[in-house]
Amino acid sequence: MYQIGELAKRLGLSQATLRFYEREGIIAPAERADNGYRYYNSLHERQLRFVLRGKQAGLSNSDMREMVHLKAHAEESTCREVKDIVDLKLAKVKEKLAELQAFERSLSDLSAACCGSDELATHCAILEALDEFVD
Amino acid sequence: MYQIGELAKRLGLSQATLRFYEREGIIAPAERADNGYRYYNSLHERQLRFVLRGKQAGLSNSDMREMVHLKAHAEESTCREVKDIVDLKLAKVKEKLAELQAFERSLSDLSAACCGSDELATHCAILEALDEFVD
DNA sequence: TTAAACCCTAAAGCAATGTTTAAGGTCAAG
DNA sequence: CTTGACCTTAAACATTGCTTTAGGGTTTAA
Repeated sequence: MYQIGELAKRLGLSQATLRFYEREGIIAPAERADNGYRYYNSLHERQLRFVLRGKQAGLSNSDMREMVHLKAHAEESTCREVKDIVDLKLAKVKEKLAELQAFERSLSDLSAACCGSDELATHCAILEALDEFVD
Repeated sequence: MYQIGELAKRLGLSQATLRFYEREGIIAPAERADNGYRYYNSLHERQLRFVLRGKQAGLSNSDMREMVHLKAHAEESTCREVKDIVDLKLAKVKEKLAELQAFERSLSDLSAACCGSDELATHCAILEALDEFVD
């Protein structure tokens, strides 16, 4: 059993973050001593690592709140529910990826068009490309 | 000369967004009639389209505020200044892209591991993958 | 007993990009 | 002169994921 500072150090998180996750229902509430201090054991740490792995995979706090719940109630939950969270997120990631790839191309094109020198910007190809060419 | 509702309609933006851009200094303030109403002409519209193209390319509001300024003061600005904005954003986009690609892979792997059926989640491969395997 | 190093809470703040709400003038038509 | 469609502002709200602040207990060692 150790205090929040110890757990924070082990996981590389701030104490505030741990309290935040607890408030948000992402992790189970810690046990409390009579003085109100939170106390943790290896199961708490394990659950936190579970959450951190999910976040590393791109899952959000609310995704992980659900995941933790499903894991804690695995007897009444299905693979489908678990996979749905992942697949939904995967679809969103792919959408964002497409958007960012479009950005990358646009920006590359703009960048390639401009000399980037100390020339006056009066004829800058980037400004021209973004501006309207009224014929 | 037309009012804000007309301009909003032409650009597919809300009136609130136009006022917001003005407040943020992204676009030049509209001319005002004696009653306080904003009035716009084709130059305003052109500047707005300039901003919208930049945003379509992934540039932020503050990027476009700078761009608009550089364009308005092109005589005292350089191509370098313009290109720097684009290149900085491009670098950030590439970073985010790498992060999202990592997410995509992680999520795909998780998804592929799970049957996604009505099976109880007690042995779900996703939950297992996120959980710690204590040997 | 006091100082350092722990811990607690509620609430506000930040980042970015708008949207929504509340309260209220203006204008043209009937 | 009233109605409906315009327009105005300031300020609050929404989203996500924390961080920071303010104010205050607890514990331990010197």
